[in-house]
Amino acid sequence: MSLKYAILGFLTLEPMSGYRLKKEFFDKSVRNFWPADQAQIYRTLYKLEQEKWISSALIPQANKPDQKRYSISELGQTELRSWLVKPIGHTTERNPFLLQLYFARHLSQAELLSLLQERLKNHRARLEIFEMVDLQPLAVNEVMKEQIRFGGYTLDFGLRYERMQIEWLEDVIEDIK
Amino acid sequence: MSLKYAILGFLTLEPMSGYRLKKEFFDKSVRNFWPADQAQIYRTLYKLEQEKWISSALIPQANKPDQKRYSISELGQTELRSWLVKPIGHTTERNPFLLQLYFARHLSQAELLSLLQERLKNHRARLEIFEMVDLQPLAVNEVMKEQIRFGGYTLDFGLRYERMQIEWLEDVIEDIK
DNA sequence: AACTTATATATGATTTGTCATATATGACAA
DNA sequence: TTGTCATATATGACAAATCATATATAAGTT
Repeated sequence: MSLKYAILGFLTLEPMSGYRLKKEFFDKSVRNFWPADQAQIYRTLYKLEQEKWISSALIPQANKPDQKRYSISELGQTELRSWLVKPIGHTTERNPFLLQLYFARHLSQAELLSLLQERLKNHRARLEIFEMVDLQPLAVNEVMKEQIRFGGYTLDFGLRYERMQIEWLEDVIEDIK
Repeated sequence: MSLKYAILGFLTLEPMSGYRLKKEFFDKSVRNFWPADQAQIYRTLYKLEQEKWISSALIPQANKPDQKRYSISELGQTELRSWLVKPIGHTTERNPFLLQLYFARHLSQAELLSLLQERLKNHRARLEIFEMVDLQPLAVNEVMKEQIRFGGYTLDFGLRYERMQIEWLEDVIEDIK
C-alpha cells in the first residue's frame, strides 16, 4: 500500500493535518500518479498512528476549528526509507480506453473516429496544461529545492506520456481512415 | 466497471466457460492493460447472468469436468455497444514508481541510481518481449482478422510506452549523474 | 497407491478505493 | 438571519480487486 508511504513522505517536510495533506499536497504535486480520497487519507492516518509510524497533537487555532497535527516518528522514518530502497516490481496500469479500443470492431468507422478524436483533443489539452506548469516558485528553501528536482522528473514523465499518446492516437486515426 | 464489458466483448467471439475466458483471453490478449483475477471473473459472470446480459448452459465433457458455457444475450450486446460508443473520461493511472521517485531525496545518489538502473533493465526486457509478439498467426478467420487489427493498436501503444519510459529513465539517470 | 498436472467452478477474507453524508467552527455577504 | 464558503475530522456503505483455499474429475507419472 503506497498511500501510507506517500503520507510519510509528505510528513518529512513538516508536521501537518490531514486536511492540509489533502489540499496542499495530494491535490497538487502527486495527483497525476497517486490521487487520494479524503476519507482514505483520514483512515490511513488513523492506522499509521496505531502502528506508531506517526503521532498526533491537537492544535487549537484562532478563527478555525482545532487541528490534529501529525508528525512522522523515528519508526516511520525507518519504514519510509526501507520502502524507498526496495525496487517496485512491474505493476500493470489498467487502461479502460485500450480495452474499449480492443473491442472497437463492433463500432462503425465514424463512431470509432469520433471516439479517437475526442480522446486526442483531451490529451492535447492535458499536454498544454502540463507545459504551463512552473515548479520553480515552489523552491522556497533548500529542502523544497531538492524536492522540486524530483517533482520535475515526474512532470517530465507526464509530458512525455501525453506526447506519446498524442502521436499514437494520430497514427491510429491515420491508419483507420 | 470495465471487467463486465471485457467479458461481454470476448463472448461476442463465441460462447465459452469462465476457465477458457481466463486462460485463453484475459491471460493473453488484454493482460497488459486489464488483468483479471479468476475469482473476479467467476463472480462477474454470476452477476452478468443475474442481470440477464449473458446466459449459461451446462456442457458435459468427455475426460474433463463439466463446463458452464456462457453466451452473450441480446440485452448484453446492446449494453456492450452502448459502453463502446460512450467516451471514457480521463482516468488517473496510479504509478507507485513515480511516487517512489518523488520522495527519492531521502536516498543517496548510489541507491537512487541502482533503483533507476534496475527499472531501466526491466523496461528494456519488456520492450524486447513486446517486439517479439506476432499477432498474425491468430488471424484464423475474418472476425479474428478484424480483432487483430485492434489488438495491434494496443500492442503498438505498449511498444511506444516502453520506449518512452526507457528514454525517460536514461535521461533521468544522465541528469542525476 | 500416491503424487502431480490440467480442467473446471466456487467461496471466504481482506485490502484498497470511492461516494455520500454528518458534524462543527467561524468568516463574510445578501 | 439566512446562506455560503473555507477549515477541519469522521463514518457508513459499497465497489473493485486480490489472495487463499476448497472441491471435483481424470489423465499421466513415480
